Amino acid sequence: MKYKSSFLNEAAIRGFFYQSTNLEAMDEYLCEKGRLAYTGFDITAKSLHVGHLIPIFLLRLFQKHGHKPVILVGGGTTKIGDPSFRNTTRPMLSDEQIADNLVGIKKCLMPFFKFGDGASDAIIVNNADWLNNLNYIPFLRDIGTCFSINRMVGFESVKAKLSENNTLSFLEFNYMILQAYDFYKLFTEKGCSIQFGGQDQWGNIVCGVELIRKKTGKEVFGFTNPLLTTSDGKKMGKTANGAVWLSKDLLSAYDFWQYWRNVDDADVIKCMYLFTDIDVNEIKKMESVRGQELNELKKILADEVTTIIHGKDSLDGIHQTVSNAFSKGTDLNAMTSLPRYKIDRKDLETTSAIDVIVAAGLCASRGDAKRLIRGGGVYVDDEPITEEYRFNADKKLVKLSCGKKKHLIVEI
RNA sequence: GGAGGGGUGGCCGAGCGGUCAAUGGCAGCAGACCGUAAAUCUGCCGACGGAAGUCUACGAAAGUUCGAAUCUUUCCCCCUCCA
Repeated sequence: MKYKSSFLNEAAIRGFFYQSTNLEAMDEYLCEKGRLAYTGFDITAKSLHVGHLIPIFLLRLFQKHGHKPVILVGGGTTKIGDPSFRNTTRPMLSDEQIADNLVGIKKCLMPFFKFGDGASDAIIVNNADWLNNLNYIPFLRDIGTCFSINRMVGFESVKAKLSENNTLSFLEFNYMILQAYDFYKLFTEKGCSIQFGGQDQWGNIVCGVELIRKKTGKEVFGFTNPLLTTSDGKKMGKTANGAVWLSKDLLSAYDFWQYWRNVDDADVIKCMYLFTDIDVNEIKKMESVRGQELNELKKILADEVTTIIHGKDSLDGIHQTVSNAFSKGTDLNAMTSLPRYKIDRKDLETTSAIDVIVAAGLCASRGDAKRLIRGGGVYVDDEPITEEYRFNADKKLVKLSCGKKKHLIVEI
């Protein structure tokens, strides 16, 4: 075993570790259970997405090893917007939007942790509680004196932005200071001594560590995880329709499952380690699997991740739908996870396949749908159709497919 | 404050009076292949329309012109250099 603490060992094996401050001391510190670590989530949308999963699973692992995860939601910092490594300024969100988003994000976090007052129960804190009412001058005198602009400008996250001729507003520049202050607050008030974050957060995290050292003389720790990228270096978690959301309202459990079922071959094992509770020794055995057999692993991966987020109950419907949707002439009634579209019998004459495709949101416009049909990409019950296609009343249910993966059940 | 350079489709980036719904690249979608993977090749990729065509779009608004992304004026925004 490389580390003394069980948490660090598993975190490292699973691929969560990128870099940290004083690793040895942190290792030592983590040997005792009931430690606190936090990660911040800005609340820029109604739901979290796949990109947030690494820090979430890291905190989850932290809890598994008997420690206490502190989840910080950025009710205050979201009003600023983290400029780290971004070349565009984030849009300003109104208070109402932020409050609205907060509800959704809390919901997303629920399945991952056991919450409560116990020694290893997760808690959620909101930095709006201490940031909203800061007084400018006292804050500057108390905290601002601890920061050197020279040093801040030197951070990669800032440098990148400045050297590419992007504007870094003073507002954004303060983000780092406020994040450092969050850490300081959580340390002094809750005894939270560790901050987790993506590797892009390094600058912000180090600032916090330094602030605490200056103010209190105590050592705290920062720990970053690698960013989630696919094997070819692209950002993971993006699809045609945007982010892969964790909330059911934005992405159905079926589509969520499909996302994992379709990860690249090269990323399957990596995802197993990061996003499932499967024992590391079990995963180790899977590493030798190659070629077509990886498809079975992808299903396991999809099942595991989906279970954690959408619950075990969601799997039955998904499995039935999958086994039917990807083979011909099967039981359409069983495909409960697919979206449905109903046509009235009296409208059959006037309703074309194009109308249905557009109305169901499979294509953005009629022209788009037509082009797809011309290209041979639209099927009814697995037979390609032409633009003139009309549904007939012989069957109650038909399967309408755009491409091989997008399906719709049409009820007549 | 002064001088100069810019703002083009999801992104990057050509075009600089008609042949421009706008070259090219990336991203995306579909087809072939196939393993619901990757790579490759082919097609598509503003809206409406069967089509002819119509409409909406090159930062905003006015104008010149038979005709403007392209010229003029004003405004907004960004960048660089000088002070």
